[in-house]
Amino acid sequence: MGVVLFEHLKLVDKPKKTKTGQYSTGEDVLTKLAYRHPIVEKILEYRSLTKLKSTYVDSLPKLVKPRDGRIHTSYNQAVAATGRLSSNNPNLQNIPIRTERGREIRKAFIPRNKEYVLMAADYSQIELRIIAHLSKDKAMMDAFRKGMDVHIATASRVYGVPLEQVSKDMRRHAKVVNFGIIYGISAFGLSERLKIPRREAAEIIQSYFEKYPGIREYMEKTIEFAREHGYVETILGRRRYLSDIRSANGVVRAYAERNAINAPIQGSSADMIKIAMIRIFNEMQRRNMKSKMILQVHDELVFDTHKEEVEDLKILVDDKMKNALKLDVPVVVDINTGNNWLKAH
DNA sequence: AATTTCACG
DNA sequence: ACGTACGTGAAATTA
Repeated sequence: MGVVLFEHLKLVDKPKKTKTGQYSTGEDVLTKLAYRHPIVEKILEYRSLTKLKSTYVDSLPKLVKPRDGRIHTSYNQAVAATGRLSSNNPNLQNIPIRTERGREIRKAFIPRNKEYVLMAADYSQIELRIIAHLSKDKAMMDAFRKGMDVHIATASRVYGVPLEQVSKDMRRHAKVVNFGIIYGISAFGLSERLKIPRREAAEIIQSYFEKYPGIREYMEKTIEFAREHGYVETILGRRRYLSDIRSANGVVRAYAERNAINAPIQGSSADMIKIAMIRIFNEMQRRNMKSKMILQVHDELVFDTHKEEVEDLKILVDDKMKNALKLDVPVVVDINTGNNWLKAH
């Protein structure tokens, strides 16, 4: 495809290459070329459809176990460097939800029989709450304590406008910035995602750190800690060792520094949901409940719930998830039920 | 067998 | 000038 796009159609003079020298044809690259030839959009559409068909529609039905008519995943507890679980054979942590066609696939996940419903319990903004807790930034803690929409609160501060005057675009930008913070933001990365000039992205980041000085200090201190000790750790003390944190190569070192920022946040979130899972399981056993905890998707737990247990389980899950770790900000859990996984969201 | 792409949080 | 946001797994493609 690279040969057709870049040698025959010559869509650009200097095609972007992958690290092994092949023409890059990923979604980002193609989206930027879409206006140059109508085939590009067709390729993107084809890609999205074949992805869903090959990975989910054709594959999952083959994995139904004749024994019980269900699909069973495996969870690995010792793969992800941050302490997250990972799921394989099949991966049930990446079932589609973001597109309309993808959501059709999610509807196929249903309770065991008519006496049951699916219950999904999600942490709301857990990683931002954890960074608020770890950094003790006053403004970020204040936003959560007041029960505000944190992206609107961020937009209001960064753009210097009253809460009521935050536009949709301002909130969207602030949301991307908040995510960027968790990942170890760069002006380049932010400018790519917001499709704005790098200079503007740099200004937004500067403004962000002026309004949330505690977060900047936390990030600096965390990198400093990593440099001194060679690792960072989560709230429960799980360590991630960062051998490249003192590298003389700036690119390699910057990667390690982003890991130093991200690992305590992502890892503490993993700590928290694991504690909740253990306590929920134990309590469900103690009460001889019929319902079963069936999936974990990083900040979400899914239960096959006996209809008579819905109200009790909701209260139990809400309590155990909220109180798994004591944070200095409120923890919010959204819980819904439905006759399929999509409806339970 | 390694790489690329893309699905999720 | 460099290379560029964190963590995974599966399918298709390329070498």
